[in-house]
Amino acid sequence: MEHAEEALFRPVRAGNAFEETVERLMQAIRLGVVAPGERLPSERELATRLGVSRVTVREAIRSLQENNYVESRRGRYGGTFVNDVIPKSAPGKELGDIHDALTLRKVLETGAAEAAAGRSLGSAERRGLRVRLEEASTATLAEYRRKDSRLHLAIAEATGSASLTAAVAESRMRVNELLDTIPLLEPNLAHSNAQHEHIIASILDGDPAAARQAMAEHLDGTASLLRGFLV
Amino acid sequence: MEHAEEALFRPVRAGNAFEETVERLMQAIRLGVVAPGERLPSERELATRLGVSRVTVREAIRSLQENNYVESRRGRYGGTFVNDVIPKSAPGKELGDIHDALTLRKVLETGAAEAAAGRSLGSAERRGLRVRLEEASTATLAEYRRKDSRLHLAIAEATGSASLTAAVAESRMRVNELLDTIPLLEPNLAHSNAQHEHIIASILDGDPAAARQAMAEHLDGTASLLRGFLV
DNA sequence: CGCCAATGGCTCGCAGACATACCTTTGGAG
DNA sequence: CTCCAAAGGTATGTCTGCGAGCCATTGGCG
Repeated sequence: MEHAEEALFRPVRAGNAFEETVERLMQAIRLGVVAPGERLPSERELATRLGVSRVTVREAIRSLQENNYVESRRGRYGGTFVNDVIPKSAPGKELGDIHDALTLRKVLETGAAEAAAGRSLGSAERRGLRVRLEEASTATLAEYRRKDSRLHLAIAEATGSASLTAAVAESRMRVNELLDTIPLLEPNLAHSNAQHEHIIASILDGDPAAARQAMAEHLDGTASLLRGFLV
Repeated sequence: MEHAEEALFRPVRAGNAFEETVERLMQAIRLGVVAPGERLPSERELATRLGVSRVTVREAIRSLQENNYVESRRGRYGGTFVNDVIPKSAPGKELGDIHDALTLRKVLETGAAEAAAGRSLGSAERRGLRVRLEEASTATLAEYRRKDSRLHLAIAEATGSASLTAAVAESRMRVNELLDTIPLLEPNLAHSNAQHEHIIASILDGDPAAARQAMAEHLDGTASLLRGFLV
């Protein structure tokens, strides 16, 4: 019953500033918001936007460098660039987390699809969705996870709710970590692309029920797969 | 387009530890998780569960005392007790936040209702839902907001997803803050109670679609009201 | 009646994070 | 060729928050 208390009296800070900052940068990289070869915002800009000191940003970046996620170059037009090869993590997840993560993901992403379909989207937003769809459909197996995340984030953005977008990003990060623990996952790209097209078409058509339905089917694939592998 | 970056590069900490702690305790009080007259967990226990030092917990409690939310008594069987009269806040919200908050709430709460209906609930969970429903249905106008929140949190708990419950709690807190800026909001209790019964019945019947639909209708009332008042 | 357990009240030193300033490197603009 | 803007690299003093310990108060139990 009173596990509402557990939710409300959970730790106020997920970790220290350094760990939180690393986590954010990792999200940006793993979700493909900053693609391999691209540059992260400058240290000073990151410090401002993340609300931490530049010292902390630098420590976080150093940690990423040591794990070969990024490289930094000095001088004007320098910066910190995302590497092509991204090492894998193998944390070993709690099994109880799976239901939690998948439940939250389904709620957020089907809700986002429905909400996006229920809005009157501007031409820029419509174009953005089509571009992301195209990117995902032409992705190689290696790129798939990242391009997929970018498409799903674009859908969340199309709701116009920043906090919903943030929640989707965090949720995807959690699920991706779970997926990373399954080494031999080869998604059926053709099938997934067809589902993506269906989702985006429903959103662009302004059909919320269809968008929700399509997203639910899309998510169920990885969900049952994860449940099967990890339970 | 790239406001996925805005989501990912948002500040890593919402505020300092003190402010976050105050916020949490306020949530627990305003959402009725700890009712007037009841005792908060001890300072030592709060410090452990919130992941902050006892000094910080004490500063937060002192702040609540000064604003007359709680009173502390020393000695064994002492503690910090929630006051009956709870002062109002008048922060003055950003208008742009409304869409954001309402979009997220709808996604989370309709999704939670659907997910709860899709689970096989234990007898304890089913009883808990009925108890909360009964409490809400017999609430006076003064108690309504709190009892309503407890019922909605119970629905989120019934999904078995702790992070979904936490997200719903935070979302409700945001929306309640918005509702607080409308002084003369008198909810139609009879109407709301009927909707609650419909939602809970659908969940207990194991009808996800009906539960979602009922929750959506329930939320639309306050949503349109808020949009009307604050836009 | 006295003990004592559990609570809130208080203090002090340490570690982490911060703000700020300055240095070094780099490549384009003039 | 020189200058300089913009980026990463470094150093320092301050302050917040934490941990740990102790004190003060209270009310039930023996």
